[in-house]
Amino acid sequence: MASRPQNKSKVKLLDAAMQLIRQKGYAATTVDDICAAAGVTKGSFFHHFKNKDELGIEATGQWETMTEAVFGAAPYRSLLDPRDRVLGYVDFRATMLEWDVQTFTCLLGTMVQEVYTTHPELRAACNEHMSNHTAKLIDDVEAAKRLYAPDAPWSAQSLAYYIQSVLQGSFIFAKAKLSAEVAIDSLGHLKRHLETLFPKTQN
Amino acid sequence: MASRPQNKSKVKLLDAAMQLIRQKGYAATTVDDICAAAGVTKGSFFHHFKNKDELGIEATGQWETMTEAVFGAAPYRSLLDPRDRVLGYVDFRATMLEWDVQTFTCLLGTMVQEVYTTHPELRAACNEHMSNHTAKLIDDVEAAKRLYAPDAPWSAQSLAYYIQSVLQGSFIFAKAKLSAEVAIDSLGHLKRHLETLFPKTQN
DNA sequence: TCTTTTCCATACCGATTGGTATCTTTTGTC
DNA sequence: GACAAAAGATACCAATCGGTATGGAAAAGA
Repeated sequence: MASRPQNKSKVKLLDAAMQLIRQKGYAATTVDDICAAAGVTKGSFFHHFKNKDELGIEATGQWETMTEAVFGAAPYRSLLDPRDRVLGYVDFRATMLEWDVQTFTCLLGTMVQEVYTTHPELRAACNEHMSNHTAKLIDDVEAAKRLYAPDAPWSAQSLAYYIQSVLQGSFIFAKAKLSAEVAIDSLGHLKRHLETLFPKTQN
Repeated sequence: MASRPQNKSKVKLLDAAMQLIRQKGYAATTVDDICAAAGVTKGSFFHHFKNKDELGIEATGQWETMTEAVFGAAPYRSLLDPRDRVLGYVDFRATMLEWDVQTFTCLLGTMVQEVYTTHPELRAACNEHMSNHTAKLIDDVEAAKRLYAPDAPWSAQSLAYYIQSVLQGSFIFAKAKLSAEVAIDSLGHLKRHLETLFPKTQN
């Protein structure tokens, strides 16, 4: 029972990194910080990662698998009407805002702001995983548009990214104010906007 | 003519800091970096600022005075209809997106993400100046609401912050993608939304 | 002009940083 | 149990970090 599951330390390092980077940012999070939080030594760290940047990149991957699990299992995902899924996504994120600020913010949005000029591969990794997350939303928006707003002048992709932008921007103000109030109100605006974009009357 | 204007070095340090922090983030921007970019030595730096954090705080102040000058002189400011001023604000920010990514992004939004847990005074400074900028927008939104949507269920303040959130979130995606395309589309969505919130027909 | 204060440059320092070298321990495999 | 490979611990290092000490030049006040 005390057998060491393989890569247990690596997972602990990645988890600690995700948590710390979201709190302090990428540059301010040191390798020693991560090792201490994970409860392992630097020997282990540099066994699993060739340097700090590689950890950062792998952390973005770990972030996507983690969030994918959360959103994939969310109840809104099983709604039949794509319009309901889009609105359900916003609602789901609104409920997440009840958590601590440090818990509902996005690792990728936080990191990419810091590193987009200095760490090209990290920026690309953040962009890729943000795009992957958005891609699933695009599918629902696309389907909802076909049903409820087929002639709208905007693309499903642009609307999905718009939704993501509202979220990311809301996180910034939640951090600035140490409160999710503004963010919750913003998601309210967003939801009303989406409801007018996809008018139910036609149904 | 060669007389030393007072605080010329201090201004150069603040300007260099604003530029570098927007590119590399706060933690990754070193005091030496700033001095080199400003063309002065550390002796001058620590004469004007007692430490790096004080520079950061003063940089947020300098940022507000700079942006206030830009937005205060913008043509949309002199429009008579508050609705036009709100829409003009969004248009104005859209035109700014034609600049380089490093030029249109926001120092405060960038900094606060990094420091909100680790540097309380810096977070407070960012929050204050973001609030000051938003306050002017709130006035116009408030006036527009009175004229065009007096019975709307949302507050002028929440809508102004919503607009700010869209902007901040758009900046994140602009950085992630090294392109303003998504941001431009998002501002398009935002403007259409505002136009429906403040219907012109009533006029 | 003399003096005081502001401003800025040089040199330096202790602490921390990411990273390495080396060695021991654990784990899977035969 | 033997053995190779993976995993992790310890000690260490060069470079860089924010910050200090100090001295001199420029500006301002008298």
